[in-house]
Amino acid sequence: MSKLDEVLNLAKIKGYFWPAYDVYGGSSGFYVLGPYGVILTNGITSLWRQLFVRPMGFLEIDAPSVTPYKVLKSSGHVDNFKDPMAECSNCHNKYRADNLLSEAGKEISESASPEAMQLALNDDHIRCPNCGFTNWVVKPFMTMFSTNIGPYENSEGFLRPETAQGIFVEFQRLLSLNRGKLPMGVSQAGRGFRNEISPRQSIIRLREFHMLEVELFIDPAAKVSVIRPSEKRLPILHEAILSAGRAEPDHLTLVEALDKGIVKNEWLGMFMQLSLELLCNLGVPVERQRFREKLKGERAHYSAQTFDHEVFIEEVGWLEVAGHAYRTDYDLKSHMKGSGQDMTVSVDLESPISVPKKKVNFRIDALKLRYPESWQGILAGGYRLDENGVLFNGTPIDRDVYTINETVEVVKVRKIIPHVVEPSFGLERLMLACMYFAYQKKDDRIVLSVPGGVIKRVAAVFPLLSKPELTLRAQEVRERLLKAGIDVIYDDSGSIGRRYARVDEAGVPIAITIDHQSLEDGTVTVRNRDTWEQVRKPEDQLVSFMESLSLY
RNA sequence: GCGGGACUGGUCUAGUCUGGUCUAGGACGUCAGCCUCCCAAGCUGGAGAUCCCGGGUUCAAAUCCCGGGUCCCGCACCA
Repeated sequence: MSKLDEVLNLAKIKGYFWPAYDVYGGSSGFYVLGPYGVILTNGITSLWRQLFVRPMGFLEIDAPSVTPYKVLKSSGHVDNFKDPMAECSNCHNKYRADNLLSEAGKEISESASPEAMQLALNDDHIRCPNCGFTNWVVKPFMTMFSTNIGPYENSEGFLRPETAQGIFVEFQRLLSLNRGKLPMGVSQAGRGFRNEISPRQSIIRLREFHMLEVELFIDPAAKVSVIRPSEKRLPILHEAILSAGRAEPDHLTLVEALDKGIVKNEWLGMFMQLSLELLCNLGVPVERQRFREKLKGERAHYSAQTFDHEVFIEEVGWLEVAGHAYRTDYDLKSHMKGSGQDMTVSVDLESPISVPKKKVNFRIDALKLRYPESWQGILAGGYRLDENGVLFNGTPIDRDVYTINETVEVVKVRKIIPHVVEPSFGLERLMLACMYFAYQKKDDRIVLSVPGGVIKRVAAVFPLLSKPELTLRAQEVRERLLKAGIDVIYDDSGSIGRRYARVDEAGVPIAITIDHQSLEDGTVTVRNRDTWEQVRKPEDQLVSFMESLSLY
């Protein structure tokens, strides 16, 4: 049994996650997060908040999943998530129809209908790369879930394929909540939906999953003073390495990566550094991590540069757990165009600049007399002003009909469309990576050594024996910890060893045991999940002791 | 979607080839009680499976046949 299988098995037995809708035969691509899965993903989410949201004062919102057609039309998703799938009618292999055509040297518009593509493929006798057959059927495959909003027919909507769009469309209000300041970070933890053709490998490819995203809006021209969470070297498999056909990443500091132009944006680099930090905190060794640059053809339609943060898992290979994308001004531009709303931001200039301005004042009566045919066109703005005077359709206009007013305008702001830098995590994959590296065997027993800081403020409380005097006292300790905001798993069944084993598998960092001595002097034993060592502590110091532990 | 394999209590599995002895056996887990002063111990008792679903063949189906579902592995797909 491979390690991954053992981890998945543990997940099944202990109820971290399992396939949903089992009683109806199941539905591929949907999973339930069980009680321990919720504890773990909550822990990961709050760690993400600690690293990616709080320190920079980013905002966090929770926007709807159901998204109107127009929003995703403007964002480009409607067109880009709809793949024309060409199926070979002989071997039934499927390909992107437009890829087949462009490989054969045939140009076809991306917006061509499936029928047109089918016709083009068959008329040109393009062969199936697999079997050589030349009969194609082309159908669109929509990888977004569509739905109707309300009872009306032309109110199509989709389940969001990313949480990001819910942030972009609220940009103006968010900016005013941020009192107009850039950079502005807005985060969102929520569900994303993608109608995958074939979901696979347990929770690695799901149709509904959890995302942790930040959209950082920046002024691309602004000087950046970026927080540097650490000076750990980033393992980067960048374009130059990839196109040279190599697979060994460069190990660069953030400064080096930026200086060499490998990472094109300082914020993007900072997020990569934070991402490395997050994964290290989840217990993934640095040497099992890398940032792989997405090449031009692999990138999403909105991206100017993307690095996938990947984790190496033996049985899977390099697994993408995050995408860090420099989205430029694509998103806001698209929504400005689509909605007709102004999403530009006025940025204060460091020092105001004076711009000399020349204004033409026409003497209307003279203009009408001199140019009876074209005066209306001239006044409508069809003229140009250069050092030689006013030109209309390239011909100088008689100087008698106008005067030039020279003024100086003081400009204090710049109008910009902010650029967006986005770190985006798949929560289920983070959980899997965390579990994979936390999974340990100790004396033939399973211990989920989830690093400190992930499962926080959770403790087990046990009476040493299931005797009333001990169980009652243990319940009191439980109450006390609950009141201090600590989640308690209480258990008095079976033997003490069995109970320790159960919480070890769940990754609960410490177990507190009440024995006879506790009844006499009010002390309890505190057992460490990883070392199984116990220390004796007074009951009333438990909370402060737990807070002092590195586990917390 | 295609090809291959699999599917029996919560988990792992015996039984399937060669239909009847299966009212489906075991182990682990789980629950209750007893015992137990620290790591899945022991004892007693209990619950838990229309054998993935639907149809067919047969006197008789977990077992054979057909269709479907889900999972795993390859291929393709992953904006």
